[in-house]
Amino acid sequence: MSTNNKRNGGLRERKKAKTMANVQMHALRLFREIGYNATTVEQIAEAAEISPSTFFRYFSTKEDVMITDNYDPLLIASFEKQPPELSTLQAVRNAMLSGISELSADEIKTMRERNQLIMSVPELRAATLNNLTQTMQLLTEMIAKRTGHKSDDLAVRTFAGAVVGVNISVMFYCAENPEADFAKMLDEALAKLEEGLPL
Amino acid sequence: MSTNNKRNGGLRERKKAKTMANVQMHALRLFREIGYNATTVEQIAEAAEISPSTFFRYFSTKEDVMITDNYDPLLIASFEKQPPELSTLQAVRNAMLSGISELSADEIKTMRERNQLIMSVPELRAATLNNLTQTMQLLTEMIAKRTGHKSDDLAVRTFAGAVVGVNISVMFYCAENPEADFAKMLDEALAKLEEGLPL
DNA sequence: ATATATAGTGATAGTTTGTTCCATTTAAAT
DNA sequence: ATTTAAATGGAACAAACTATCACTATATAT
Repeated sequence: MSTNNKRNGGLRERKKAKTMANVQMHALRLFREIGYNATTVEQIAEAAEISPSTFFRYFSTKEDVMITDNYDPLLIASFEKQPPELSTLQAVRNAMLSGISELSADEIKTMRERNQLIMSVPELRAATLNNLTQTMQLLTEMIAKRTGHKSDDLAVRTFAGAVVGVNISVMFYCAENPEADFAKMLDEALAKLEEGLPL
Repeated sequence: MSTNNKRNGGLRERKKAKTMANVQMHALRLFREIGYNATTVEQIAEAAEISPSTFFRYFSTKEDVMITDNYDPLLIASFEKQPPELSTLQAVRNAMLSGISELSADEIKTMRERNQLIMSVPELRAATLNNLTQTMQLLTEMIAKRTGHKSDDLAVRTFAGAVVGVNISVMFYCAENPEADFAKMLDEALAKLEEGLPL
């Protein structure tokens, strides 16, 4: 490698990231304007000034353009920083919330719009839920490691399942109540889980 | 209406039910033999001796042929029969398990095969999880009714989310451990939830 | 028993998503 | 500057759906 670009900030990488974000932006706009199903990939590609084939190089399906994000690595990183004296659930709670607290007001607004769209379109909802199973498996491994259990221990699995389930219910809640603050609701819901689901 | 057929046991209804079961059977077989994605709707239709258009009259998507079931009404019926002195979670637990306990050994075997296929094919998994959100909403209403809360109460939502999440984790567990008994695992997992997720 | 209405079926053609292959352009490394 | 590797666009394609229409089988009424 010569003087300037090596691995990360190379021109190619930057251009790719920019193109991807651009495509996602146009997709979100079109989905809102004319509906998810009514929007064709061709239209998205045209709006983003790329070819349909290039669209599919960035996103393997039409759904992916709304689903793709990278919270999992952040979640792991944050979880591993949690002090060992916290309960497991406290650690998970802090980890999940710290990712959100770093977002700007603008990003939060986009996230809310995205969440509403996702929860109202069956295809997107299904893809997102499917994605959450990966998060669940990650959580499982993280918890197993922290507590010294095996990752195929039913107790660990159950724990991770409950946390992800609560997360899903909060996503629904916030989609129905647009004024609700996602982070706050998630915090309250996980607190209830810790209290043993009082009713 | 004349002498014989009225609403339920009419020839039409029976024929439809028979056709539907037949299509599902052939679909499951083909999916196992040559894989989900490699199997076309045309092949399923041919095997079941119907036309592709008829396939889509019975199942609105290819996924549906594996997903369609009717546990929700059974779940409701069973839940409403649970005595009021039980805790809410106990009532849910009994309701979920009673549906399974009525199955024959053969049906359980088919259910296990179906579960393994579903959990291993992303499309089917996504569709199933999406379906579970309906169950979650049903659970929410059932629990709200039983406990006298509103159905948009966060505590109720959280409860339902946790139960469904645990259900999902058990589905994964059983897909990975084919020898595991689904009913038993679900029972144990819900017990752990009731104990406050000990680790 | 027969006629009429209704519901299920199959055939066809069309749209859209998503894949594959190849030629062309563009960035990176020496 | 030249070579090497990656990204792109275009075109042709398979399969999942959709819509429509004519045809058949079933149910209902007289």
